Amino acid sequence: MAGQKIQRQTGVALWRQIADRIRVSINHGDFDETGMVPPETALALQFGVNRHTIRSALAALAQEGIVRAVQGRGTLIERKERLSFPISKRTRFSQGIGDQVRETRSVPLATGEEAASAELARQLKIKIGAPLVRLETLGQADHRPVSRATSWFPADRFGAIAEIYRTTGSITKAFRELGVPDYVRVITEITATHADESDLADLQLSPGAIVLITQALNSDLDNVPVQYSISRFAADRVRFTIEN
Amino acid sequence: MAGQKIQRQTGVALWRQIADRIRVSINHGDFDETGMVPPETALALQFGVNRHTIRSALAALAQEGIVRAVQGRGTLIERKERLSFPISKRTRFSQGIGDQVRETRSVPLATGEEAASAELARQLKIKIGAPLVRLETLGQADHRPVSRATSWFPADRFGAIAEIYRTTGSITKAFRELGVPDYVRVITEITATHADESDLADLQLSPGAIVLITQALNSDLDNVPVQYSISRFAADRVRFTIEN
DNA sequence: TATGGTTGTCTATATCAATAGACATTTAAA
DNA sequence: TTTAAATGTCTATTGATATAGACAACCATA
Repeated sequence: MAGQKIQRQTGVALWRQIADRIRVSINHGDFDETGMVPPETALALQFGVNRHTIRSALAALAQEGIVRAVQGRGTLIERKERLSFPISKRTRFSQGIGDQVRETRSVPLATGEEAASAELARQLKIKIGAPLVRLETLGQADHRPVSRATSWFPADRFGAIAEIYRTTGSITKAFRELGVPDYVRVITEITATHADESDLADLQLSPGAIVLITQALNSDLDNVPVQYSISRFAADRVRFTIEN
Repeated sequence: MAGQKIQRQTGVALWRQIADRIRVSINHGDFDETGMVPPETALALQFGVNRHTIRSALAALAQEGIVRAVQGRGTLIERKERLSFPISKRTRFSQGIGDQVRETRSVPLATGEEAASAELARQLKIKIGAPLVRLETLGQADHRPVSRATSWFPADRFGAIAEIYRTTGSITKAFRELGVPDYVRVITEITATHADESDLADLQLSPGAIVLITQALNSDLDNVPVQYSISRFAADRVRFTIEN
């Protein structure tokens, strides 16, 4: 855990800065030899803060389920992961990370119909106000939430996609049933921001966490747009990989 | 500026949360009609905080040069930008964003020689301990720092690249002089984290800001790796675009 | 079983963040 | 010129954050 100092009077509490740093170190494998975080006194010395401040940071990580303190022994690492998420023509949620976890699942959060906004109409190359199916899903890996996505589909072709998705649990399969045997990722935009309230709830994040946001367009093999989606990933659980 | 409430007792000061939210709104164009942020009293009402807390947030944004308060008139928006940064086979710093800004520049921060670590050797397909040229650069758009990058080149082929880069200001040109007429991006990995101390200094960020990190490998047309680089972008100034 | 190392809890204090209110200063518009 | 609306500044107070020290409880090991 290299030397960057933590910063005071920045509006970000010391315990939160330290919690974030320790989380990164855990994911980086810095404590793999022992499977434990260094003793509180050692961390206090290292970060130049009081032991109580370290305890606040570790309590936050324990709340996330990342560490578990055991009196008399130390603070054990419970979980660490950052899934590698390939982005390519064939980007799909489950395929890419299938070999990194035991189980991937995609569950529906909500569905609905809405008229195409100017932005959505532009992306999907349809008229403003055209009917769309909106599908909100939660992506999970080994029962831990990884991403939440909102997708829009032209309702004239895919009016039934929400229903089919609910039964199959797969957008790829739903597309297939609706006469789209294959589809490709046309463009992906990536940004990052702080987690909002919904992110905290759905992705089980702690306040101040970072989400990576992708805005993506999928088209069928005739280059007709079939799906536009905005996905929000827990940044400390994923990395994106773009291969050319 | 939609409804997510700000959160108390999370280790992130209210003024910082609010400053981040207002920055996003500005970049999103929410206040383009007036070119001004809403009055402090209105923001205080909207966020449910005291006016002084809003003033702390606006003071932070003023420090970043994003807004400028004018007594009697209001708080003017000085600058907003989020450069779109294409990632493809032909990923280069200046080309991609050249049409979005008046001037792009890449300046050297530091150079040096070092032996290849296990990780660098694996990426560049050379032997561990082989000599490398390390080049640290700062990417600027319209005189505002956008990214800082550390690149490694095999020293046997590119021992002089730092020197040539210093005179030409372009890695592409330096490659050309060294017998590499063209090169392509093989893989790009993207992660996000909080800005560290060096980021704050080099990228002129405020504490708690987010950096997008790319780890990328470039190869020549014979598929021989020529450059491995780790770049850190100010997340509120860029978006990545991947076209397939 | 004795000991050293570790986490858990308590009290006290200092500093920062946020709230509250009042009033001054500046600007734009009536 | 007047007025309303906006930012600038000040004082006072409260609550959260961080520091400091002491000691209890617990665990692994010699």
